[in-house]
Amino acid sequence: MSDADQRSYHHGDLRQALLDRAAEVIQSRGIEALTLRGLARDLKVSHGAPNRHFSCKADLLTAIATEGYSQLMRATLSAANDVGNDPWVRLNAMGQGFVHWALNNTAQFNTTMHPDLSLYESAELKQATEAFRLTIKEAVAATQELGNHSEEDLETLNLFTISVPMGAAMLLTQKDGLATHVKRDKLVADLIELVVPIRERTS
Amino acid sequence: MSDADQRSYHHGDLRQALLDRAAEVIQSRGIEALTLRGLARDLKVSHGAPNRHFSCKADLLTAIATEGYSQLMRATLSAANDVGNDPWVRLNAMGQGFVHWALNNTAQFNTTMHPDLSLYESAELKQATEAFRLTIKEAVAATQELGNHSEEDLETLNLFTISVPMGAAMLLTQKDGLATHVKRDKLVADLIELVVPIRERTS
DNA sequence: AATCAATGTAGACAGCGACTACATTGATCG
DNA sequence: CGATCAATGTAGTCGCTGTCTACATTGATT
Repeated sequence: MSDADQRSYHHGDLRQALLDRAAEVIQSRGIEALTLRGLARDLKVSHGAPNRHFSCKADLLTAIATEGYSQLMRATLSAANDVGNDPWVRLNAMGQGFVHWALNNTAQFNTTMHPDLSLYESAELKQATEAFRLTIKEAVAATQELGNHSEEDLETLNLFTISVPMGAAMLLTQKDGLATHVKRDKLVADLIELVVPIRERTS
Repeated sequence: MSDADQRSYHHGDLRQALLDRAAEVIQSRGIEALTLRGLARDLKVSHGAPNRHFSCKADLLTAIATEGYSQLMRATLSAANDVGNDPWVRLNAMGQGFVHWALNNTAQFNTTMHPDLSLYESAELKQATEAFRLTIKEAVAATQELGNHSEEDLETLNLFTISVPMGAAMLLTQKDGLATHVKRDKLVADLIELVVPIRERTS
């Protein structure tokens, strides 16, 4: 469908094209500067066409965030599956996978973190968010049964475990932040090691 | 000046009134719904009056964030000064103070986390941000000298230490259920204890 | 008392969100 | 096969917003 972008009266896959272009605009000019009419111009469709897929800007942002959570969950699960069955090693990989996904998809990540989203109360987004959090929570619980802060309340341990990759991704994706660090992979690995230590286990 | 809001041709302190009202609007209707003209209506001034203080919406958001970082630094330093001189205990208190400030000032906190801010490249905001981060970094360094992950790179340890309150505040301000949690103080204390443990030291 | 910089007002214009009525098309089904 | 129809795109409109300009008011300075 990617080469049917220009030809016919109908676009082919305008919805996805809008989501993709929106990510580019957010990256370069920010969420505030994102406009439905601007996207329509960029994709050479009429100014009303985007409304067939997103009734308003809030709808568009919600959809980007929903897609973002979906991608983020896939990325973290994929990272876990790459490292075997040890719950500790898996949770560590998920944390690293989180940060790497955020750094590789800053526009989507920033949109998922947009504070307005909770006001829109989208059922779709809520479901994607909860699915992701549940995935993390199960992984945290699995390590706790193996002795990861076994005395701690799971709720607290879970909050702690998610906060590190999330907070770090926030800081690292900000342009002037610590993003210019030389060895990103090492920094992320060292960081997550402080939350879910595995080096003694894998050595 | 707070009672000169209505009378004269000149407002008295329109700038601060705009900042205060903006925080209310952000809280109730979100950053996207915030408009300069809307603020002007709320404060019964002409639609162009806000431009004398904030040339555009980006300027306003930047100012809110700058004020936010300033308040956040005061809050964390104040929390540290309340607990004495032990660097561990101080850093722990700063972490808790961070989260509590964020939960008590969700509009300002969310604005400081707005991903667009880094694109605006405000020197004023950058200075406030750096001042805050330096404060934290010094506190982290002080604990490292006393054995807090002394083998770790300070950059990594600092990222870890900031990420927890930042990420937790992000999560807790969205999930409105936990923000008003009865045992909020305990949750925050337990959380920060996982980053900067002090209970063995103070018992 | 005159002056002036700061601050507020009024008007104008283009761009945007959001709605409506209308047009085109590919898929479905008799 | 050809008619039908839901999905999707177009064109027009309206009120609101950002942003600029010219003008008005006022408190402070001298």
